Amino acid sequence: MLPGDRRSHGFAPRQRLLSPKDYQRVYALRRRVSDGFFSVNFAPSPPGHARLGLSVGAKMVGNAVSRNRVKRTVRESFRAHQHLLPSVDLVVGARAMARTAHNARLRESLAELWKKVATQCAASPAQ
RNA sequence: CGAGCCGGUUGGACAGUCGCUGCGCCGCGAGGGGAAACCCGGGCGGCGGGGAGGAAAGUCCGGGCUCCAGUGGACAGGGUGCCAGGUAACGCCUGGGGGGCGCGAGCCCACGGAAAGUGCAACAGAAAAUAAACCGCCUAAGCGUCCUUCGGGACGCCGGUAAGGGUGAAACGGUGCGGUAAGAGCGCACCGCGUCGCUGGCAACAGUCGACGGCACGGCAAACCCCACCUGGAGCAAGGCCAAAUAGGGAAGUCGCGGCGGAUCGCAAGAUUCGUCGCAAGCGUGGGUCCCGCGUGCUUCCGGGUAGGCCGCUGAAGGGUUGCGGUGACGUAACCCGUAGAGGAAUGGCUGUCCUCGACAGAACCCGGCUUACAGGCCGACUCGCCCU
Repeated sequence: MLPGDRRSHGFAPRQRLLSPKDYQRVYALRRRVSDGFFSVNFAPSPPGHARLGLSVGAKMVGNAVSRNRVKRTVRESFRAHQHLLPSVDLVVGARAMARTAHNARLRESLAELWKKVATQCAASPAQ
């Protein structure tokens, strides 16, 4: 079973970025799309399917309840859109505006960002 | 009914749908073990049931647990500080005492020692602690100046005085009477205070009690300090187990390894040997040979240990009901329930319906407290005021 079809709406541990090395690898490529709520760094994924990492700091987003809310929203959106994404590792960083925005607004923002990532990867010979 | 006060409790509901997680059961199954039967089984799928808080928070105390240290103690350092009880323990809780606030229900208080010593007190004020004379009051013996109706008078110095004024957070008991030059516990009465006794109380402490003392002993100990009691250190990234790859350590074995070609033996696989090429690290007494030692390479094993994995990890000094003991905290017996265990970190997203439109806020080894944050809702006890009966 490929993670891309049957489990296209799940979110398993293999779809998470786990180690600091992975994060550094993604940041090192310096490919990024962003808006006022999030910045998304991305890099080709060695395992061959999309993976997600989160960077939600207390400095930007506030207390634990607020950080949990943002992280859950990002994961949920990734889960729903992963079938549209190429094989990339993504690191989503939350910005200060995300703290006060409604979930619906965050979801709109993330959907746009996923599209940008997909089109940039399709256009890029590096992928 | 209004106002208040104390305690407890709750912390949107329901449905559909898509996810996450660990548990149980079932199925598939990479692979592993075994002679076999069969067993184990990463992972994947399905079903079922569980899945944040009263503060999960601050990390301020107390304990459990773990490792380290430690004969016993003493000191230092730290903590606590009215008394008694509760508790595993506490800086917590309960009851009591004392002081303060409130009409009251109630609330608040680091509440041991200032006659062991050292020290501090801004500004103001004369003076801030072996008291003190700024204004004032008194005095006229002495000295000085002035006035004089020659009797004396006024002022200053000297002297007496803490009753009055003024300053201050605080000024060395209060009121009254006597007393005095004016005053003063100087004397007296009452109040207050201290010491001793008696009585009540386990005690803190209290007393309409008695005797003695004219009254001394101002404040600050969240200043040093003294006294009494408590106290080893670090923390789940504690700590324990399994354990790759690479490098390094130890032990044993081996001294060349590989390619090509030839010869001998053999049915063959292959073995022995010679030549040559490539790689290699050889050294010890000048050379050769043998032995030995060191070293290199290779093989096997061992221990430490990294990544990684597993355990610790949730049954808790657990909760509820009832009975009994206790003023109470709490204890105890029976019965019932047994309640998240993640690990870059789950406990959620979306849609719809409803209402009183939803606060503060997210477990990270576990408990007991304290403190702080918080929209509201509900229950109970009590107090004050008004009205009705």
